[in-house]
This record gives sequence, C-alpha cells and structure tokens, in this order.
Amino acid sequence: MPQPRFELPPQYDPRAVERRLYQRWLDRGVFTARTESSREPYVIVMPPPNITAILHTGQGLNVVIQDVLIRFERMRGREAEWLPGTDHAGIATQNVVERLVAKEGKTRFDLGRERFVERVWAFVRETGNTILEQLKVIGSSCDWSRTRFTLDDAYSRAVREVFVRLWEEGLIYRGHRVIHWCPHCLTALSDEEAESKDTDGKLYYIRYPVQGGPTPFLTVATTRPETLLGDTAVAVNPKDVRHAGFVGNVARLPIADLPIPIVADEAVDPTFGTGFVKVTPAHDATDFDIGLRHKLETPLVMTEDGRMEHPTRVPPSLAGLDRFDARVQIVDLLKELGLLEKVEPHRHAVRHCYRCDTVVEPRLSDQWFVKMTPLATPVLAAYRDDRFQIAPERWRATFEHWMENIRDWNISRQLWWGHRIPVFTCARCGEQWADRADPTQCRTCGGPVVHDPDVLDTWFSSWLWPFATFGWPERTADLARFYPGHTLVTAPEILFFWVARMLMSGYHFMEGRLPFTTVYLHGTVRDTQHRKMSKSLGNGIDPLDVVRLYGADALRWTLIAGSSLGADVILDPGDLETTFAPGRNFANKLWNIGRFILAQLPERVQPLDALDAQHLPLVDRWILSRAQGAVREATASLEQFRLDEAAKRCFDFVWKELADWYVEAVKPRLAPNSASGDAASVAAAQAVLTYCFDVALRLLHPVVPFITEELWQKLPGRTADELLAVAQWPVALDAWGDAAAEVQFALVQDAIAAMRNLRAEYRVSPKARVGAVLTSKTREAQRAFEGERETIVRLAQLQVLRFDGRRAADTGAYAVLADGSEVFVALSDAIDVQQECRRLSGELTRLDQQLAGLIGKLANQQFVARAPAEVVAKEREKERAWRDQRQGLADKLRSLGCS
RNA sequence: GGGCGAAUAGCUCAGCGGUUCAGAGCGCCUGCCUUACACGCAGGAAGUCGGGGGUUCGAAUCCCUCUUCGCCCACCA
Repeated sequence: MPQPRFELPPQYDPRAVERRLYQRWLDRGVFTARTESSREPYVIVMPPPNITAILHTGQGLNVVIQDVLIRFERMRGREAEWLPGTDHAGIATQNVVERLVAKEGKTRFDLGRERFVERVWAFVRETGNTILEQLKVIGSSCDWSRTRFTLDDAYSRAVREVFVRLWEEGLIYRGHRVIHWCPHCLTALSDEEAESKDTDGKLYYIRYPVQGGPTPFLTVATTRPETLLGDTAVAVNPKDVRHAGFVGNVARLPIADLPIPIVADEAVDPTFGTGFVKVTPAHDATDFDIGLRHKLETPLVMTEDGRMEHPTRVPPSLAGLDRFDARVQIVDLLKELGLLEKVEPHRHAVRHCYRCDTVVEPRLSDQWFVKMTPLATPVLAAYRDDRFQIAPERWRATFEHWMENIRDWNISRQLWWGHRIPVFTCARCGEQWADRADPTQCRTCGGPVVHDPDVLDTWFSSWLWPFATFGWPERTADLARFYPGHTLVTAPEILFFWVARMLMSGYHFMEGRLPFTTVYLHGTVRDTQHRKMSKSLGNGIDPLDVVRLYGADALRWTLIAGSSLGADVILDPGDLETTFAPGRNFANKLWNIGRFILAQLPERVQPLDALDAQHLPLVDRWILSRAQGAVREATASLEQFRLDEAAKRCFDFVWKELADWYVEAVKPRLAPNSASGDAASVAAAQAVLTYCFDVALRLLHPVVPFITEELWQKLPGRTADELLAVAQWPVALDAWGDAAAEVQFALVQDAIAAMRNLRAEYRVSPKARVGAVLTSKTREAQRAFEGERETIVRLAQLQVLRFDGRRAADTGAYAVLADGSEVFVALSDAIDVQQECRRLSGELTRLDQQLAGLIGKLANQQFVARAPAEVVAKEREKERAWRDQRQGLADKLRSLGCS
C-alpha cells in the first residue's frame, strides 16, 4: 500500500493557513506590479475608504469583487495593478477628532487651527491604517507598495495644481448664493452632500396683514415658519388672477413688524398652498433668485450654528434660540396674534447632511465654485460614443440625466482638515489669484497677502485618484504605465460624488484619456428586511467576525456567489450560520476532495497530453470534456463581470461532477489490488484527477484564494516557490472536448439514478446488493453501459448487472430511461406487486399526459408551419422517445399482470 | 412630480436573444458514520414564476395595466 504523500486533517481550518499564505504572497511580492514589465497592464484603483474607517460588509463586497477581477487578470498574464489607499475625508475625520476634543471639554476653536490640525494628524497616524490591515485579512491582493493617502505631499501637489489650472482656465469662480449649510459641521456642502429625505412635516398657513389690498390679510403657506423673520417680500404668480390685485401693495411681516412688498414672479406655483409665497432670499435658493429679480434685501436671520439672530428682525424673546425651538415659539406667537390660519400635515423632502444627518439650512454665503458644464460635456459625448461603459447598463439614463443637468460644484468647506484653498488676496490692492506656492506678498503691488481660510471639498482631491496616485503632475513612469486604468468597482451611491467627477478630471487633465473603460456598480448589502446595513441600525455584520468563525474564503464565497451583477446582497445578521456555512462547507468539500486525490497520487503524474483519448474509459473522457466546459464558461462569465455565474459553474464542476461522479467512479480503479487497476488505467486516472483538480483550483482561486492556494501547492510536481496566485489561467483544450462522451455518460448517470431511485422507493438497505438488468435502446447506450459496467455496479450497489434482457425468474421494479432504455432491479424480497402496479401506472399516466400535449402540438398546423424546422424536428424526436418509454411501461404493466 | 429596479419553492436568489427552464443553496421528509468529507452521501416532497389583459404556433421570459416594496432625481415654498 503506497504511503499517502500528506497527512491532512479531515476538516479544513482556515486559521491555520490564511495568515501564513497571505504573508507568503507578500514576501514573494506577487501583488506588486512592475513598472518595467512588458506585460499588458490591468489597473483597478480602489475607492479609498475614509482614513478613520473600519471595515464593514459593504466595503467587503466592494473589495472582494475587485480582488476577484484583479486575481483573474493577474493569472491571465496581465501586469495587474490594484492601487489601495485612503481618503482624508474632511468632514468625517474632523468630526471624529472634534468629538475626542469635546470629551476633554474643549472645542477646536479652543485649540486653534494649527494645534487642532496637528491633533488630527496624530489621530490619523495612530489609527489610520486599520482598514488597510483589515483588507489583508480578507485576502485583498492590493499593491501595497503603492498605497496612497489623499493628503500625501505628492498628492497634495496634484490637488493644488488642478485648482490653479482650473483657476487659470476661468473655471473656478466666487459665487454669492444660497448654498446648503450644515449648522452642526459648520460648513457649506455641495448639492450631492445634502441628501434629501422624505419627511412628514407640517404646512403652516400664516396670515400677513395687507395695507390697502383687496382684503385685510393674505395667507402664505410655509414649512419653515421661523424663516419668516427673514422675509423681504410676498410673491404671487403674475398669471394668478385671484391675487392680481395684491401686487404692488405692501404686506406687514408679523412679529418682525416690517413692511414688505407684494411682487409678481414666475417662480411661484399658483397651485401650491394659497398661491402666496413668503420670500426669504437669504435662506432659500428660489427666494434668492426672486430677490435678485426684484432687488430685495437679503437679511440673514440665523447664525452659522442655526440660532435666530438679527439686530432688528429677531425680537429679543427669540434671539439665540435654536431654529427648531424658534419654530415652535413663532407658531405660538402667531397663534396668539390670531395670524395662524391652519396647520396641515405635509410630506416633503428635507435635506440632511450626509455626514452628521443634521437638517441642512439653506444659507446665503460666498463660496468657491467649479463650472461643470465644460467638464461634463465631453465626457457625456464619450459615453454616448461607447468609450466607456457602465455596468449594469440600466444606470445609463440616471448618469446621462445628471450629466446633462449638472450644476456648478461648491468646493469650499469651512473646515480645517483638508487641502487649504490656494487663493490669495492682497490686503492692499485687492489683487486675488491662485498660486502653486505660498506667496508672502502681493504679486502686483507687493502688499501683504491673506490666504483663503477654507479647505477644499474632500471629493476635490479624490476625483484625481486615477492619476494623482501615480505621480501626476510629474511625468512618472508609473503614470505612463498605469494610466488609463480599466475597471472601476464601486457602489452606485458615489456615482456622482466620485465616479462622474473622475471621468471629468481624467478627460480634462489627461488629454482626453478617460481613467477607465468600465464602471462596475455593485449592489448594496442589506439585512433580511432589506434595510441597508449600518452602524446606527445595529444590523451590520462585522466581516472580521465572519473570517474568525468561517474563514475568509467563506465570507468571499457568500458575497460573490450571492450577488448577480449589480443586484443587492441580502445577508442575515441574526443568522451567520445560515448565511456563511455554505461557503465554509464548500471550502471543506474542496479540502476533502484534495485530501482524497492527494492521497492517491505518486510523486510524478503523467501530464494530460501523455494520455490517449482513444483508450480512455468513457468516464475519463466525460470529466475531461466537462472540465473544458467549466474553463470556457467560467472564463466567459468573468469577462462579463458575472462573478456569481463563474463561481457557481466551478462549484458544480468540482462538487457535482468531479467529486460526486468522477471520484466515485474511479475509486475501484485506484484501489490497491483491484482487478481493474492495471498500471495504465491507474496512471490515467491519476493524471485525469490531477488535471481536473488543478484546473478547478485555478478557476476558483480568484473567489476563494486561500484554500485553493493551500491545496494547489501540494499537487505533485509543484516546486517550493510556485504560487497559484501567479499561476496561469487555464485555457479550454479543444482536443479534450467530447460531446459524444457527454451524451453517453449522461445515459450512465441516468441509469444509475433510476436504480438508486428504485432502491429507495422500495426501501432496500444501502448495504444490500441487488441484481439488475439494463436493456439498451440504442447501440450507443449499449456501448456506454458496457463500458462503464463497473461504475454502474459500484454506484448502484449491485450484486450483478446483466445486459441480456433475461429476467424471467425474478420479481423486481422497472424504470424506463429518457432514451427508452429499460432498467430492471431484482427485488424479490421487497417487491410488492400491487405497489409496483400503482407506481408504474402512475408513471404511465404522467407520460400519457405529456405525450398527449406533445401530439397536440405536432398536430397543430400553425406550429409545424411557423416554428423553426429545428424545433419541430426536436419535438418529433421527443415524441418518438416518449412513445418508446410508454411502450416499455405498458409492457411491464402487462407482464406484471396489473389490471 | 419624474426615472429606475425588484416581485420565481418556507428563506436567499439564478433563469428573462421564446419552444426538456420550472432551477441552485439553505430549510424540510426518508434512508445511510459506504475507509476524502455527517461542514458528508443517496433518494424525495415542495412553486397556477405578484394580479389582470394582450402579442404569438408557443411567454417567468415580449407589450400594456394594476398592486406591493426599494432606490435615484426634482427650487412647489
């Protein structure tokens, strides 16, 4: 008896291998792309997580998809560059540190700008790389040698260069307008950063006294009564005949007790509310526009942190009140004054800060904007020209609509953590310019300069990620090699924040070369109630918990196999076992297939091309052909970003085909002292097993890299320094495709299944060996059955298998196969003629029904005339086979003497 | 107010260039510790493919409509 080459435990333990293998990959530098390589590059830049983030399942999904793609292309021989890094995340990070400072009873203003920023840096240095370390735990094959941070010196130079260039091109301007303001974060936000949420609010109908109008009062409707203190007009639609008489009159603003004009303006929707609109130019974007048209004052009646304040308009009783408290007070006051007509429930969209969820306050201020139309236009054209694709395609309309209606981008943030806006203003002559360096005096008059205090929107740095990470604006070798990239994998939430802007910056600054060819938008990870997983809901799953309990491969398997292109992934945080056990079980299955195969193999195994197909048993030709199919289909699926399809195809090949059929069929050949185990046959079986398992491991490696690497290295002929991570992706070998073998072996499987079914039906003990007779319908079937006689005997647990059709002496059970071949299993002890009659007539009835339908179809002239000839021929063939089956069943029934 | 997506076995999902497509995993039922694996093996039950209408020889699969969820966009305060 040969000594097994390995002693492996029967259960796969991920903890024993993952850390070691990851280190091995790192040590061998297989994730590091070589600038000087002559291979065709394949580049993915990772969406940089926030520097303070810890890994959550959504990022897990994002990262695993990228890892599958990058590992696939790496094995296909591309110079694979997956660039990782982190984002300084201005608002989010500043908020985190402000909370820390608050615990010491201080604010950032107590520390001052310089010390506060230093404090943030210290925090970032201390905790900043947590998430990158976590990415390693789940197997991410990133090029860590090129890790970037959006506040690195080199990266900051790129940001500044971009700002200055845009300034010089006249695409950056100072805008005086109503923007989204977060009273908690104390900064302006872009349109994208102010998320609208449908909210149940109230619509307040408020009476304003009118001097000399048609009626003593007019009534406005508003959802934000507190802003009335900032009203400078009441407006009606010029076409609104109901209210035409009011235009030109003066209303009396309640509480503030000021006269305000009544004006006519197109922006008013006469069908909403009463048709009268209060106009608050400093706290509403539409009202600001109305104000411009009518030359209205623009008083701000709130502080930056959302408290009521104005020297004349806000009465002392309300001054300093939070806007929502003020709302209550003002409504009470109006009630007392008899000016509150009614209050209605009203559902409407309310903007919230995407970082702290505070209700955003529209606020008039001065901010820096980027003109977006010139940047968006060529990208939109390129998209329509198919120069890049968004997968899934259904995002097209959304993307195009946004690009067509793009609005200028507010890029200034009133924060301290971030890239300082490089705009300088002369205190003496007022000269203002953007500078690549920090000037000490005015470039025209030599006067003292003031540096703009604000920082740039975080996204103003991350939109440069595909080229700033490779050294732009320097003309580096890396930039030449790895720009443009190929696939961008991300969640749809940041399509506008990030993806669209990267396309624009790439086009604009890289001579019209777009940063990638495919944008892959994956789904969102949700719980079983379809709620997004989030910290605040407490419905998250910690990927590291999953790794600890089930292994990284199990996590990856569930995420990949569980999500088709762009679809959401539903996971059950309350039942990790159900959610992740399938992946763990699959890994364990692979492990045990490997354990069995490895135990059968000698030091040297013949290569596939040493085998002669002519002399191989049917089952060998079958599995080799199936292997080619698996290679072809898995590869095609990966190329189409159908990672789930690829994973499932490999799963079926290795479990349903290789393990359940081939391994079981081949066991007797491999058994020591087996009659059928002649040397050539054993060697062939070993070669086939080795080849098929090798192929399976390669195909599965992108999805489950750890267990496949671990097993692959143990295959015969592997040298110590070979790694699956950089092994060659399999190619389908036409020579081993064998359609006939697939058809023939399917008959064998059919026969075995029928026998097993009959045994189970009659409760024959699995240990009992029975006799069986197979009567072939066709010569092809006969060859298949005879060739795989031993397989049938073994897998159907037979005592004896005859093909001669003589079975007169035995009682037993019958079945007819799809091709009309007949199966008889001798069950003299167990058989119950009554039961058999019932069973067979049931079969017959079912078959008759099917047949009747089919005959009807073929009798239909329309079908025969209009359906493709192929289809009709197929149906005719089917009819013939079913008639044969029917005949067989009828014969059995007669021979059993059933009534 | 627009636009998009989803509704298929108890659960999570494939299938959607029309004609063995009614599937997988989990769960369930019956047997099995068959010397790779009980995280396993063999067998089985289970869905009028959300409702209605239409096109067609033929529809989970195309068209229309309704219902229920979810998402995105939008200056009706």
